[in-house]
Amino acid sequence: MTAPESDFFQRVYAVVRTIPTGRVTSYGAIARYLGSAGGARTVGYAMNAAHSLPDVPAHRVVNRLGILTGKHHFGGFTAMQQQLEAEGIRVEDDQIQDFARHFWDPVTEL
DNA sequence: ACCGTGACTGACG
DNA sequence: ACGTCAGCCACGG
Repeated sequence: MTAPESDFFQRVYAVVRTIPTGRVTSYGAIARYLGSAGGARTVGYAMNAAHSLPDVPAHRVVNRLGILTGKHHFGGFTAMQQQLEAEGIRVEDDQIQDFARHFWDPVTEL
């Protein structure tokens, strides 16, 4: 409504916050859910600002290949991987194993 | 108001 | 099969 500063970002946070534990999704899936299929990059940009939101599990958001592309932005080089492994997701070589099995599509699930 | 940047994705060679 | 190129949207300066 009124002056929804970066309303797009807020919607991204809302979706990421809805990701169930032990599940992961891709930027493109969120972007598509928001109506901006080509705005996948923008979703990642939003995650960059999500660092201020403790309720936004950014570690559950990876690229469409299941690679922890944003691990460098997470504050550490292994924090994101450990966080995922802590939820039961196996990560190897910065890539999520059985990604398709852990994949959570907001358009389909939401 | 314009330009540059970025945690992406899909297509081409 | 792998590597490279271009396109896309939104925010910040």
